[in-house]
Amino acid sequence: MTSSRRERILEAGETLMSQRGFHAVSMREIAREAGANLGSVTYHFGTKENLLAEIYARHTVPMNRRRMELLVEAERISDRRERLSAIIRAFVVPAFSASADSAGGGARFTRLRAILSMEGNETAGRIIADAFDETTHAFVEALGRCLPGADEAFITWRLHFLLGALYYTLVGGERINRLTAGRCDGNDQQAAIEQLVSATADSLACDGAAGNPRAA
Amino acid sequence: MTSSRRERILEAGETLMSQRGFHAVSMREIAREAGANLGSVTYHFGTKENLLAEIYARHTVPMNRRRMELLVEAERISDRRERLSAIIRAFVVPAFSASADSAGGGARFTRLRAILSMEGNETAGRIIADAFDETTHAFVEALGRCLPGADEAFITWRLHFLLGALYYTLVGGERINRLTAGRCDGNDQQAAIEQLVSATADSLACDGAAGNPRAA
DNA sequence: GTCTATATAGAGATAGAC
DNA sequence: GTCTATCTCTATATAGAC
Repeated sequence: MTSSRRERILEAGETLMSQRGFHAVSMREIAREAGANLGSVTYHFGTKENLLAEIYARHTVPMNRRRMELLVEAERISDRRERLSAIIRAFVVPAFSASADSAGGGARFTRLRAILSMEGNETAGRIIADAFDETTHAFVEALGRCLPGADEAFITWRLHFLLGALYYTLVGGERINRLTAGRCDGNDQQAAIEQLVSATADSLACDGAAGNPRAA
Repeated sequence: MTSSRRERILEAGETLMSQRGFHAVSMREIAREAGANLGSVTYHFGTKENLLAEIYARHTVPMNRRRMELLVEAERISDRRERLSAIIRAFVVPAFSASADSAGGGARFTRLRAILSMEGNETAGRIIADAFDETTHAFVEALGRCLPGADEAFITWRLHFLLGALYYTLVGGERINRLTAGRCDGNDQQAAIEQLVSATADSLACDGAAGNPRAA
């Protein structure tokens, strides 16, 4: 094998950074978590920045591919309201799928993106802009075909809100449990997906919207 | 004076940490930004954790007070749809107000909360739970009175999404500009507030909602 | 209350043996 | 490809002069 260590280091880095961010995690900690030596980490990745870049690299392509596959399927639906939900679902589901699976998405990677985008990490920012903007445009356009009369700004804002809500849900699920005193589980991913999809569909399709040009 | 340095250090810490988080900012950097010496920082605050705690302390009370004032005003509105928007606005506006103003809220402090909640900072988490959960409950209840038939889980999820969207908008406004090639300004706070309010109102009030029990 | 100087620890990164 | 050992830098925090 080329190196199982290398894989384990990537995995360890992704796990730890997705929990606490970039700066709060040290190379030594990553090495320990991977059962490897510090020297081995720098041998494989050189710098900490580069380790992060490689963590991103192995996820972005498969994740975008999965999103686009689901988007194509969703666009085949003729009923507009059903299609709307399916498009949103195509955006959300890959972000929640089991970690490091063949779909390449995973809640863990999404958590990582959430934290690093908040921290303003430059390496991550550059990669994300390159890797995700094109896919995001495809979703804005698909939603536009679903909602004639809704303009680009309206759709982009709401897709932006969806991403923020998605990020926050993956990171702060505990808060829902606390606020509802356990009557509602913020870590139930299936429930989270359904809530995200229905909330976003309503925010896009509802005619009472002050921000919706179709209400004018 | 008791100390203008002390104030300047608090200000500097808040500014820097709201941009890059807790660990990426050093005490030295904060001292330099405040035009003070490192020794002066530890004299006033002891530890970095404690500096953070004091940054939070001076904002939480006035911010919650402002939210509650606006909530009381909103609840006087008789028209349900108007009242719904006003309640959401009462939640959102203090989070966007000019930084360090008399309302104690401010975009800068909200950015700080956003970043630290993503980083899983324990100090911040404890303070936030203590300081904000009670106010959040008041909003859930007010929304419940506005939406008979909507249950607690439905409302809590959507209020949670609002907070995530709000956080992400304050941190990642640039992304909107990039995605729309400048046709729409993510840093226009007035626009952001209007979009957040209308999107959330629709997500709560729309009858087509799959996640809305009133649709059943 | 503010500074200089320093103790102590931990970080990222490198060199070279195996 | 993996390890040990080490260089160099920076961090938080403290002690004590002013």
